[in-house]
Amino acid sequence: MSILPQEELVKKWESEQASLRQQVVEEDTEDWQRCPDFTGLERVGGVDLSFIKGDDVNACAQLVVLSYPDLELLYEDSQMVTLTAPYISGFLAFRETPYLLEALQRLETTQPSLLPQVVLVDGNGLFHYREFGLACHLGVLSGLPCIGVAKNLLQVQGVEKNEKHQSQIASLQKGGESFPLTSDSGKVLGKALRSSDSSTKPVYVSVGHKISLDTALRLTHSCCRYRVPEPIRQVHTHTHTHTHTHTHTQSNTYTYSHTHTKRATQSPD
DNA sequence: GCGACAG
DNA sequence: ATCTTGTCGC
Repeated sequence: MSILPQEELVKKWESEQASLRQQVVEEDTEDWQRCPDFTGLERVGGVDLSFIKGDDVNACAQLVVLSYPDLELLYEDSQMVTLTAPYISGFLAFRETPYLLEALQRLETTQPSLLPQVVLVDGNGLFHYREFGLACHLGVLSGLPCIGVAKNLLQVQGVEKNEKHQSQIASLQKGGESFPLTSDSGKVLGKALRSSDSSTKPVYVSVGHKISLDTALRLTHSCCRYRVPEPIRQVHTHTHTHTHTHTHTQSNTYTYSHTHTKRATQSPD
């Protein structure tokens, strides 16, 4: 095994991003995406990795699938993993994607009928230095429609967190209102969305894969009960439980009946 | 040296 | 990402 210096690693990752970037589909590809009320959409996924305070190597990889439009938990999977790649801004996908993919593949193998029709990803999609953030990366590698939802603004391609930006935020009067994040070359890379009436701080939505920005924005808003859309919010919620109650080697998957009764489909001891 | 830095 | 209880307000 050879360990590359970070500079070489970044070069290698940049070229890999440039290659995969060509496979991103920035338009709607599914029938439900064309419907005003998303008729045909029944399952929305959320993915995330979470950590414990002093440990940035061991993490909990989480996948949840919620019903749509009720946003009730249908499935969850948590798996303790050991990360290999460092976190470098702009290259988050190389750190997280392998484990998020594994979770999706476990679901595809065991309960393919529960696969999400779209995945909300904690991070950016096209709103990225090279227009290929985590949501694009996961989308291309999984083939699933993905939406990037970031909680903090990444200052890229001329988009700045300056007074103009702050005043645009202040101009958002109610949930669902948004303004574009435009690069200095004139492309709309994403939108800042006021996700609910009660939250002032927007979330930053961008295309991941196989969905248009307008559709991504509409769907994200329709998944918001609070500031953070439910698929991502619930992934966080369930992650904390498992991170502290299970051994660092198990995978735990649960399927939920329609009467909210939880039953284990797999519980390795 | 200073600021930026998704998660 | 994580550090974290109380607190102010509807």
